[in-house]
Amino acid sequence: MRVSKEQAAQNRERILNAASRLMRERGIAGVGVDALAEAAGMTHGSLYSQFGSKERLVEEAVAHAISAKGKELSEGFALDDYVSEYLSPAHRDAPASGCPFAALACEVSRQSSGVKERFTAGLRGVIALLSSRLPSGLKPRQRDDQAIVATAALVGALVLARAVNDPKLSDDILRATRNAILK
Amino acid sequence: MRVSKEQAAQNRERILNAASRLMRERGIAGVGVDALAEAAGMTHGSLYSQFGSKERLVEEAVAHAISAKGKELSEGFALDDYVSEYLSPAHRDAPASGCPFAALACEVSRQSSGVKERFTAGLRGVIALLSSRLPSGLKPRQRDDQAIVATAALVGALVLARAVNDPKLSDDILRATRNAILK
DNA sequence: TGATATACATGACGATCGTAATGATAATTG
DNA sequence: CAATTATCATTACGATCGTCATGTATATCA
Repeated sequence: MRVSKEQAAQNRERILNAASRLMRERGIAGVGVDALAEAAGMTHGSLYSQFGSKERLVEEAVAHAISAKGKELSEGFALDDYVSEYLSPAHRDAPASGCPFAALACEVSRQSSGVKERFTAGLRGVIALLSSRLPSGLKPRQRDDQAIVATAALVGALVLARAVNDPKLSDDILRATRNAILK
Repeated sequence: MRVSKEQAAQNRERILNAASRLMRERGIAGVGVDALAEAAGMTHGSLYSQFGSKERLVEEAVAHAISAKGKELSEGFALDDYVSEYLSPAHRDAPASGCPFAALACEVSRQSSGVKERFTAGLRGVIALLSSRLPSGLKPRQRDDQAIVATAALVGALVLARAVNDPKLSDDILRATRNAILK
């Protein structure tokens, strides 16, 4: 059967939404194509007529997750609020709708260069965004470096806080990193 | 057949070495039991008579990787040298023999509580070790917090540097974070 | 309006996954 | 020395993996 152009675009959006959520939740290697298809309300064969391979779908889903998060963010935001929210227990406990960098970074290093490309572009965007919010007294180079370090600390803290079993240690990781970044 | 007690212990060591390397390289969900068995020079069935399940093997392998890294480290070391080595391109490019926290953190958050337990214990050890090397002028609480932040930044920077496609950005992440930590 | 292109369903393929039953051998133990 | 026990090989199971060939219906466009 065939569907209207807008219907198809809508379906595609739904597929990518479901895929990006599932991948953040279970990992890229942790979800199969049928799980992805089922979450999107389709059969796994149908995904292949659109994406051709899982790798292609992963590329699109990663890009989708990053750009969706970017849209949430690009509208005005206060740096301090962003850091506090990023390192909140709520964010830690909701990886499926959380930061794609923290959820996928480890696996992206083992993915195709196409996936890495999208990831790199997205990360560069975040760094630039953070850099633009830093005090303008610094040289651009210093601002970029600070933005990079802040990003690394944010991602590292979130990743560790999620991996850890002890709630107290997990909270401590979030709190200590938040205090350090907010200086 | 059966093997002497020391022979068996030796084999077990070999299995865990191979498993911990492969998991860091391809991810926990990225290696099957036959790949693990083959890397250890056995058949996959043999692993099951020893470990019973993949999950059990993962637990042991994670603990093994962490304690092996701990032994490399526990002998005297200078904090600055450690940071420089950790954030070196060489470490970035050799995940199989590198830091287990950076390689496995993302996946550990989706593993059984047994795996998380080992991970948590190991992480606590590293934090305590780093904390003990910080200037003694600070209160213990402050030292611990600093150690946590440094660990988060180290892991985050390494993970991002590995995921990124552009060599220059990757090097920048390592360099900027190194400079920031060494203050 | 008729031809074509596209979105999805169906179903099957070989490969690989984790698991387990069975068996052989030899180290250990009494 | 005999009985036991632990290690590893062999082999096969069902489930799931990624992929793809085929079919069908309809939106699009000449």
